[in-house]
Amino acid sequence: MRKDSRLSRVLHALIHLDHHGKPATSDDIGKMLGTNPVVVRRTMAALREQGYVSAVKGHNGGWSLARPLSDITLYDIHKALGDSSVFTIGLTDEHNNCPIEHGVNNALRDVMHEAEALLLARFKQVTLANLASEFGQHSV
Amino acid sequence: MRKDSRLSRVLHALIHLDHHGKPATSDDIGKMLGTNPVVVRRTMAALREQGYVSAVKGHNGGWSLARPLSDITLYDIHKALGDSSVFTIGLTDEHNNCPIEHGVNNALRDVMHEAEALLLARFKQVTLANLASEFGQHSV
DNA sequence: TATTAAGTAACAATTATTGTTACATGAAGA
DNA sequence: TCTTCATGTAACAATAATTGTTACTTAATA
Repeated sequence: MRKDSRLSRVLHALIHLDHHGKPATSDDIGKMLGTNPVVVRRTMAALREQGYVSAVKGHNGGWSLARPLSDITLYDIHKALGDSSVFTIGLTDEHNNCPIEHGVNNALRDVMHEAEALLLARFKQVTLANLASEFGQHSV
Repeated sequence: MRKDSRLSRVLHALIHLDHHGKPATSDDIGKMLGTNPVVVRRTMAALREQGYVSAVKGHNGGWSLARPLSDITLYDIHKALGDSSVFTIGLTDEHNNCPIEHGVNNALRDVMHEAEALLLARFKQVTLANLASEFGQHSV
């Protein structure tokens, strides 16, 4: 299935931002991520709206962290990107009131909720500073 | 993201098959699931290849269970449909040997593996007979 | 032999991210 | 002030997967 790599991408960008010292332009970040500056703006916009980064226009402008990495968890970023379901597995629309269909969907939903809860709980435990330090590059 | 509802669909179909008594045609099943007979054949083909169902052509033909529901788990069916990843979250291609990118991807991969393992472990615990009995319709 | 139904190839529809072009807006510098 | 830089958006093509559909072949049986 088509994968959503926005989380992976934006985490990469944020940790780079932390090292960069000064604001990085969408163009800079695009080059780091191997993508387009417009894609960068689009993705970073979601984080800006939640107060994790700020953007400045014009000369010497660009993106900066609005909080230290130690104050941001994987969960925060995941949520900021929009909390669409994490699974490629979907349920059928229950059009025809079939009790079997309902039963199957309920059972799958339960198991998926449980796995999603585990995933999100883990995401809450990991700050971006944790991530950054994992490969010996320490943040503030 | 686009969801894959094949699992939900095919479970629904298998439990109906169990009640049906005689073989059900792709057309019958398509009507139950609100979809096309070709879609049914396509999806059921994966299960046939793994020996969970059999198909007979011609008059009075159609699909039948090749094993009792109590011998088939959610995991079996999930696996038979092709073990593509369960998550919509994807990692970036690591093109440029950036240690930050690697670190981010490794961290996400670990957490996702853990959640996927939990999901699959739960899938292994549930037989289709369990599912069928959940709403008072008992299987063999 | 006609009919039934699976098997399968081929292609359009759908739906999400991703990629791209184009242009408006605002800030900084000369 | 005017030019340049960079974000902010809108609009649309590209991509990639399932799903939907048509058409045809193959096999079994009444």
